[in-house]
Amino acid sequence: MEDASVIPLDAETKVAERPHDHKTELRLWLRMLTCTTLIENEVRKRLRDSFDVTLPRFDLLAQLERAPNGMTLGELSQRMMVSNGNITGLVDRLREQGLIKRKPSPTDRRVQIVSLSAEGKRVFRAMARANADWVGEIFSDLTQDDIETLMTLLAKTKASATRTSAGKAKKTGGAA
Amino acid sequence: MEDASVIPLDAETKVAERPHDHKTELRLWLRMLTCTTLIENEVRKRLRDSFDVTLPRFDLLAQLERAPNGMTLGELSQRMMVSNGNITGLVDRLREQGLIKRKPSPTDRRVQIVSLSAEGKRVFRAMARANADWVGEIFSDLTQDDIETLMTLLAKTKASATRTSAGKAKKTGGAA
DNA sequence: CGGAGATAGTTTAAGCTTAAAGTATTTTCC
DNA sequence: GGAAAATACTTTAAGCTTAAACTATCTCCG
Repeated sequence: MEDASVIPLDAETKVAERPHDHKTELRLWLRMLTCTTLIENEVRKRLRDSFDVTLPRFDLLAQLERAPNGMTLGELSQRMMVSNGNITGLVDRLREQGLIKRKPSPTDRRVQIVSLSAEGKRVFRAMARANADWVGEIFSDLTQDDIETLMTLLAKTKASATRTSAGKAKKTGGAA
Repeated sequence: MEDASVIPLDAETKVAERPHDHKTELRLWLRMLTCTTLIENEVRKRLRDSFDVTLPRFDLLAQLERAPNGMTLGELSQRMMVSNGNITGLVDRLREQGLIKRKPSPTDRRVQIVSLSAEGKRVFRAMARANADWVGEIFSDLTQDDIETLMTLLAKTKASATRTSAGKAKKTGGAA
């Protein structure tokens, strides 16, 4: 059994100053992470086995599919929540693979606009269908009520987390 | 609304065979992923800023902290749900850093047992405390009821996902 | 005993990811 | 107009991650 008394902390550290050890929050966080990793690994494996594609590439294609007019690299970076250097490499590889195309913006020479190629659309459609089936299977023990409750509580979690990290976010507001 | 009719599928693919498009499950999965990524990025950033340590290293230390007698690389790989090659590299770097130590098993010469060094214990204690505070802050908008409900539903999700992927698990799956 | 197969860990090649520094372009504002 | 700041993207170095092939050791069982 742990007992805080064995640990020689700063003299200032009083028990009274640590009324919560956030134990339930920590357990929740670990469980969320376990769940996500489990599912992610499963989906990754199936994407590889069935389509010989990686999860990041699939994710990028999925973003593009929802943007018929294409997206800039910056938008992709923001939506996928990864660094922009990451997007550069991913776009390079997907372009080599012929699944996406890329053109400079006509109005801003800094900007590159990427979109699905015809081949990319075709291939993605098959992958998206399979993916939906897999996800449906993975969540199949949950009732619609469970799903709705989870959606609500995760939205609340997201809002809480966003508020927490909001301090230094360099959001653009997004006029478009 | 999407219309399946535009897509020239195999003749065999009938609408009747696709009664569900798993839309709510997909949305749930995306929301889970967004939530997790958001929190993970925040924690990663804070670990870096405050302790100059990466998330995978922190996770490995956290596993070891719960195993006073040390763990084998295989156990670490299993608990962290990553490949064993991954663990090899992570252990190498943490050892260079002096945070963990490693010794061969006395009973099985294939096995390596890793555990926290004195320094590792000291450093991890500080990191764990800060991490708990961050996580508490990130989830601070949730009530204890919210947390309990989420725990339950995520446990259900985990069970469902595990059952789904159980088929090809190469673990003790039982005879034959 | 001794071979077949299982298990633990390492190595390798490729790809993913980040933070930080760098380049090119646009915007701001005096 | 033009300097300064902001923006969009690329590059770099380091580290993370995986799948697959490989080495060493152990276990099973004939």
